[in-house]
Amino acid sequence: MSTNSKEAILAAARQIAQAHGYGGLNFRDLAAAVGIKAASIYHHFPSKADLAAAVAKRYWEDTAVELEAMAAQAPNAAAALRRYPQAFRRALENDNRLCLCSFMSAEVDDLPDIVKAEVRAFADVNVAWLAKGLVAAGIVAPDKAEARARAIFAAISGAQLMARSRADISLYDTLVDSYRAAGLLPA
Amino acid sequence: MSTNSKEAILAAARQIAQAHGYGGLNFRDLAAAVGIKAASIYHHFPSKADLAAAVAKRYWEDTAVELEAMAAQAPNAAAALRRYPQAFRRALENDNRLCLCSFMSAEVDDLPDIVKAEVRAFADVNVAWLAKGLVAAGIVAPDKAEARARAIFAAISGAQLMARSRADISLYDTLVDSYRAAGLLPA
DNA sequence: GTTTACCTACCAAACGTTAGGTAGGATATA
DNA sequence: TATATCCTACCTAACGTTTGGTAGGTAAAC
Repeated sequence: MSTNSKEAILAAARQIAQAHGYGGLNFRDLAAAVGIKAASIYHHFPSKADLAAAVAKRYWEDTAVELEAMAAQAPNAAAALRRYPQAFRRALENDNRLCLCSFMSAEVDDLPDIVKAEVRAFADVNVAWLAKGLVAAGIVAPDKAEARARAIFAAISGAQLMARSRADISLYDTLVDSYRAAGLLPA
Repeated sequence: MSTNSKEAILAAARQIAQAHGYGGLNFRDLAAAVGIKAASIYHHFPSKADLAAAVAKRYWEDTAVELEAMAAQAPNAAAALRRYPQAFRRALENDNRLCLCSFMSAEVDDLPDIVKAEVRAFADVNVAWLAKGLVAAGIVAPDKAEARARAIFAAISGAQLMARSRADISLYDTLVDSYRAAGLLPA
């Protein structure tokens, strides 16, 4: 289970952090979830800050891959955009979890700098993907694409946060529908 | 400083929780901010859960008063709605803080039930005020008001969260402008 | 003389982290 | 082939610190 343990730690830490945040992530519970002892985590990661940074980095890397696959599979840019809310829906489907980086965004004041950088990278990945799609679909002019992309990202994050607080995934769907009806998202 | 101390604890706890969340709120730092000893807080609040519930309750009560004042001062319902984003802007102006209940919404899994109830009440207050204003301004039909109100609340929460993570209040303003341009918020 | 508003002095549990050790596999030397 | 050396992947046990919370005291106000 050599390299496998490192991956298992990364995966378990992500799940915990998506439910309890950086502050709520602790080595004993994490180790128990993996099936090892807390001290053994230090064989793979030098500190909690490094662990969290690795988790956040892997998180946006996975998201980038997922978004690219979504764009590739959709018949056109507009169709890909229409499926964007599904990416955020999955966290809620996964035991009412929150986007890792939404949680960590709330915790910025207590985050080590290396973690903060990865959290920002996640937002950048999403905004860049959205902006590209908005332009390709001809929904907004290139010079207004990034602003609209940020608005969509922020609104979707807020919808996920609100739905999670009520543990009601149908509320997320309703909010997304409202965004579409109001014209924020392409219908 | 009899009843004054209780108020001072409430106010300081709110400030701390808006920056560090429920988990990041601790009795020693809180006491230091008030100028008393940690054990003395127990004279005013029986437990951390009760303290946090009192803070969250006071938070939505203050918000309700503030929103009512905003509605009363504005010339009409549409004008009041237009000023809604200002309420959330103030947290960012106050040392880049987050809405107390947005932070606690992220922490739901670790929140005592009495705190959770007050966090939900905050959302209810906002949604009810927005829905009433949307109907009064003739922006949406009464049966669609609550859905739109929730969408506005969620989107504004997300904008505040994103702006805070970048410590950039102008980003909040830009996001609000984008919501207006897209048609989510009344221009 | 009881209540109010605080204090000092603790406690047990949980935190991130470190020290030191062990079992097993790979590699190198004799 | 046998043995010495090193690395990997974990372990137990403890470190100092911080956490929410408790017990009991003091001094003033009513």
